[in-house]
Amino acid sequence: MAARFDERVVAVLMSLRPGQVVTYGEVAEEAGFPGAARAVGNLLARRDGLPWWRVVAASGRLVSGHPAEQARRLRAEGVPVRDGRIVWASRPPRRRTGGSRRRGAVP
DNA sequence: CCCCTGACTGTCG
DNA sequence: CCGACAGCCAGGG
Repeated sequence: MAARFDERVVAVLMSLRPGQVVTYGEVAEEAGFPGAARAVGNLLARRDGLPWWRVVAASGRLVSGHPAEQARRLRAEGVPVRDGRIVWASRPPRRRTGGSRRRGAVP
């Protein structure tokens, strides 16, 4: 599924339009690999020629690589950015992923 | 098959 | 808000 994964992810990224921002988890889920947000980030880091600036963290935080560059590009596309965070035009940051950690219980 | 890494995510303190 | 812990996933050695 090696090629499958990156192919799917690339397809999802290509389907994005200017000004559209998604999270790693969304891309992974859309690609058919829920929970693979990490792998998505890794792919974006290794592959180039992809709209990496349209992908942000679930918390709205920009990438750790070049936040200034990403913010600049997003602003150029009409996406408001506030202090290193993206202002969701209309998107509930409600995503369930990763956080499968059990709460205050202890065995 | 085992172990480690990473542009992730959510909860607890 | 921030740091530590804990899961999950794909890839590479």
